[in-house]
Amino acid sequence: MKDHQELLNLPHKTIERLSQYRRALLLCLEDGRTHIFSHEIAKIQHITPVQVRRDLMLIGYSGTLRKGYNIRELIDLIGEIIDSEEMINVAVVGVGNLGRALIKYFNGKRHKLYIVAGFDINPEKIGKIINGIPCFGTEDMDRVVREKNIKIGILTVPAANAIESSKRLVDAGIKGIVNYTPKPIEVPDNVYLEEYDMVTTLEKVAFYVKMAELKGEKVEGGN
Amino acid sequence: MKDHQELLNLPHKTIERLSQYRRALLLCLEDGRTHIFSHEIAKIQHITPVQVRRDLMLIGYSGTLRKGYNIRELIDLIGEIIDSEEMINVAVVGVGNLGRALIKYFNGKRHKLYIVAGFDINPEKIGKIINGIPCFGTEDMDRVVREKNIKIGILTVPAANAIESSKRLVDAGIKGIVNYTPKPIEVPDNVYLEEYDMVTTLEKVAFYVKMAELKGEKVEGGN
DNA sequence: TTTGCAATGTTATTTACTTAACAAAAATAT
DNA sequence: ATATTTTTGTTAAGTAAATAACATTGCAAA
Repeated sequence: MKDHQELLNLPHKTIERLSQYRRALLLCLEDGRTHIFSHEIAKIQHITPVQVRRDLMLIGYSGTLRKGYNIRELIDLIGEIIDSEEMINVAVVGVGNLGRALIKYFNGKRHKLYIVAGFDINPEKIGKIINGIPCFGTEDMDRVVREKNIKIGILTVPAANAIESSKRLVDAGIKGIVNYTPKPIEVPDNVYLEEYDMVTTLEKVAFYVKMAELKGEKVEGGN
Repeated sequence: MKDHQELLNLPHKTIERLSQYRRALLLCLEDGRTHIFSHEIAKIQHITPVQVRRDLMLIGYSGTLRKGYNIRELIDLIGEIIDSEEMINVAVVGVGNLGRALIKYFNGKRHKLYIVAGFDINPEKIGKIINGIPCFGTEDMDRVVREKNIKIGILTVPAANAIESSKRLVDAGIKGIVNYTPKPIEVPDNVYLEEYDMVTTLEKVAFYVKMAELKGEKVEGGN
């Protein structure tokens, strides 16, 4: 298998796509297929076949010339690369609509990733089992994160609580954070941070929709 | 102001960052500030001051040398660029946890974007007002999208319904789709599509967390 | 007044990523 | 047998994005 440094040299975008390839491959496997061509994967992911082949080249996987790639093998190889050996435990901080959506959405889907705890400040939620996972008060974060060996925290609290919650996570020794609040947070270098704001995505789509409409008008006006 | 083609030539990443700059600037404005330096914006967004200045150069905004950028002016200029003249109406398809989270999260935050309708197949939701917006059955999508002049659809249905829902949106004449389901969809060229999968993000974070741990172990082992 | 400083604005360079080009291989058709 | 087709795997070229380098400006302090 590829060594540590080779894996780190993989482009970040390739890592993302590997996750997406696996998602698509798992669906194909469910359909009873055993092999798939690069152009088929490409179609699903809205990218080019070359990109797919290049990514697979980078991870050292070879297909067969007329049958394409063995789906089962490829899924396993992607797992070897992006998954950990042991389970990685995840916590959701903020068990509102978004937090609950994530819990439902993740658990049971992946072998090596599991949401094992939720945190909230709402006394009605604390102590309850919500969507199958126990909910704790944020004041217990330090203890629970250590006890359950939680490595990653997903921030789904209201923006006003983002900073405080992220600090608690960091103090509890978390290693990675996904921040879904619209408030950018700061973390030490040893914590991997990914931020995503749905408003930005929507505004971007709105921008290109607007531009397409203006273009349409202009073209029509030109005729 | 910049013309149509100039706006389209802006890098996609710049468009995203403009949205994020505005988000940050609005918070600064609430704090009563009037001016901000590029390095302050940069710090909030975890990027470099040069990047900020370059983006602002691209949109033709100039700050003052010792005071930095006028927050109010910059917010307005970003609005002129990324917002539409008239309101853009948005629909959420799938009023589950994620859909409701989005509704709460968006509405009232932006002048030019508003979620005006939800669609669901659950009879208990149809006809109700959920988080302030009316919920319709998916069979009414065509009518409602046209009546309410809805331009953008946000897909938050279960993966199994993603394809069907996206087809309905397209048939209803939608111009842009944000797909939050884990099932990639296909749309015609004239529909702008943005897909985001939370599992991919989590797996990516898990990968880099794993790599950091392996690195840590290696370093320790080397000592 | 002039020197230094801290900021902006812009061009040049570098890096990261994608796409294109094409050789090689294996199955199939001629 | 030989040519054709289809697909992979890899190197080369091209794009897009980020960073670096640096000129410029205007205020403040000496």
